[in-house]
Amino acid sequence: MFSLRFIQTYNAIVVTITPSDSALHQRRRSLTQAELDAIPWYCLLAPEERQRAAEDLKIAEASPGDYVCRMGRPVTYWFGVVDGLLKMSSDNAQGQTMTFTGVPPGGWFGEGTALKREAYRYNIQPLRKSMVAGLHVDTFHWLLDHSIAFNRFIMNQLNERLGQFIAAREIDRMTNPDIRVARSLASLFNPVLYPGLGQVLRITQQELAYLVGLSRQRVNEALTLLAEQNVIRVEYGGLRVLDLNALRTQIFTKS
DNA sequence: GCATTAACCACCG
DNA sequence: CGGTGGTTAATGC
Repeated sequence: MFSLRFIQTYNAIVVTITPSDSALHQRRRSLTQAELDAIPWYCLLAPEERQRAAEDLKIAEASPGDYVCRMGRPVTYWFGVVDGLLKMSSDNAQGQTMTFTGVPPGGWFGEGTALKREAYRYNIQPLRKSMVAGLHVDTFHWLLDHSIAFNRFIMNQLNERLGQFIAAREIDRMTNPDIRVARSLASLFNPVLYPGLGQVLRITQQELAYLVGLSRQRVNEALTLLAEQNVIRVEYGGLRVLDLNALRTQIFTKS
């Protein structure tokens, strides 16, 4: 388990290994230059800040069933998705899981928790095998103290996410599944939160169903409708957005 | 009526 | 071969 590994290394806390931990043999490692260059905030930093960030940044593979971070655990890292797809969710007292949003490649999250140095308030789990980068919370704060550009990035990110969550509330109050799928897709293609994603997103219809909270069959029906309207194109193992604005605003009706 | 689950099969990589 | 997509039938609210 990704988060446990980090805790073990940095705080020397002995953690009992649960069965799912053994499935994750991959070592965390430093990032390649190409991976560093793909990080949206990295290129904003001054040379000495870059160096410090690069020295601290680590990357590891996470699989479905693993927890990248877990509700209630103390914050250790600020996380970013290098490849794959994660979901943000929480569990209520009845044990039901509620999924809030997906995090596609290029997305960084947990800054709110990192800022306050408190416990994670959500679970983050991969929907498929994913590569997740982590910046230690101390380095995160060091960057906040030294780089105006980094502060601006974080501010921008928080602001954008606020808009995203308000949109998510709207989505939840929509009863129409076609619009729910459209709006959820639009938020995954947010160019501020997930830059460099392009027009294609690798996501299976099953994964999308988990995120939206519908059955795969109903998601498939909605995607077919959206494709008929030339708003998206359905591709094998993913989809391409043709008209992001329509996804965000349009009302779709069956013909 | 509408969405969900279960099941089936063709196709892709 | 396993995973994914498109479809249908039965079931439930």
